[in-house]
Amino acid sequence: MPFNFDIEKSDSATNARAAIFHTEHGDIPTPIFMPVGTVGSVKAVHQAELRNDIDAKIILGNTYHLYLRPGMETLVAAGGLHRFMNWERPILTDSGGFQVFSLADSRKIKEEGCTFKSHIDGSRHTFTPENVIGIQRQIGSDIMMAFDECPPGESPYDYAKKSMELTHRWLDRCVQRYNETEPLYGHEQALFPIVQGCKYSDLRSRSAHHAAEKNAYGYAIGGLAVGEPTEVMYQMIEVVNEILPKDRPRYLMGVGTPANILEAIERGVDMFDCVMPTRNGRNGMLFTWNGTVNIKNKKWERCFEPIDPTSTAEADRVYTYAYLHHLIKAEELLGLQIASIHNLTFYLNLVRTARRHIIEGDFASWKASVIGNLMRRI
RNA sequence: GGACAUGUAGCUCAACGGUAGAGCAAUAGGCUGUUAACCUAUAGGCUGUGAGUUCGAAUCUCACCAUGUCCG
Repeated sequence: MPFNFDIEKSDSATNARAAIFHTEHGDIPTPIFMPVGTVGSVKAVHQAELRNDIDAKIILGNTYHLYLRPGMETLVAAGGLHRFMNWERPILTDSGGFQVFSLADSRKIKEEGCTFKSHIDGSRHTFTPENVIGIQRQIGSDIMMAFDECPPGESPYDYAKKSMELTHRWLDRCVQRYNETEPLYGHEQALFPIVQGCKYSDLRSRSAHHAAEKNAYGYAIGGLAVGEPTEVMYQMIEVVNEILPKDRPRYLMGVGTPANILEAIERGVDMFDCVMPTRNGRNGMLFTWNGTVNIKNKKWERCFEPIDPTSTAEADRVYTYAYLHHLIKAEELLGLQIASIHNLTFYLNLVRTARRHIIEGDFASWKASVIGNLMRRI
């Protein structure tokens, strides 16, 4: 059955759980981290490494970016994004809601939808809840996201409320269009509603109730890690997860650091995505169990130890800190590849290890023992 | 040996009478549903050396040193 969420083990001491989320492109063990592949490519990582070394179970694409380039004609002619990019496992597409927020310069949000100017050629386009569902049908993602507005973290209450209510009306329209359309490529597609409400508990609560009414295959928590204090983010997750159905996956959008992810898993989140492992990797930052490394720092110049001798990724086992230091300083493309592979492998290993401890029943003590080191700078 | 040119931050160059700036390199920091192989900060120069003109010289003059090009 597509999109069944089979919970293997719920942690007794926390809200963490270990499950399998079934899709027609394969099973996703949760908690899971999903590498971001905005334009049909996880930057600097090719599919064989994603599959074998990193062992990503699902990746992201972005509706806004794919719609602008290569465009829907090409994607439909290719037979959807899976075939276009040679990725057989599940794909989740973000709806472009975040771009509505981050490309605020040239946007106009109205009841009908959002008009914006392409950052590529300046051409004008409109996204509505209806056509965003249509575009995601054409992309053929396994999990489609509702079209939402993602307001800044420090938005005042009135704006947060208005924005959330608009997102709710847009969700109603997304669900309607979802129900009246069919997949184009023979595999079922899920639609995840997105909970908004900024840092206001009452709004978050209302939004979670509104989303839960849709009886969806899964739910997303959006609008976090956008400028509000981290503690507020954790509180909002608690408020929302109290309301969202326990037997469906919960996806915390765009988060985050390894520590953020463990805290959110403890609060009952199952799915994560973030550009941090890939972007920060390209910019010379490595995540490890002992803390974060700025590989550009002079102190790595002569460190001839392998990046991680026990890693599932060959690059981690065969290349040294000193070599990666050299490659990144020299702006060699191989450096971007190694750093990206390392960080994604670490993130997938992080959630895999968390999952194992949930099943073994000692998640809370394990988390407490590792979390202090994760964000330390070394 | 001679003529001409050029000597300014590690490198490439600005500033051409009012007491030195940039890019790159260096050294750090940042990055949370990717417009990001990106952005920010810091450090680094008694302007080749010595004398002179001037209220004031990287800037004008002279000598020397170095480098380059050309001519013998």
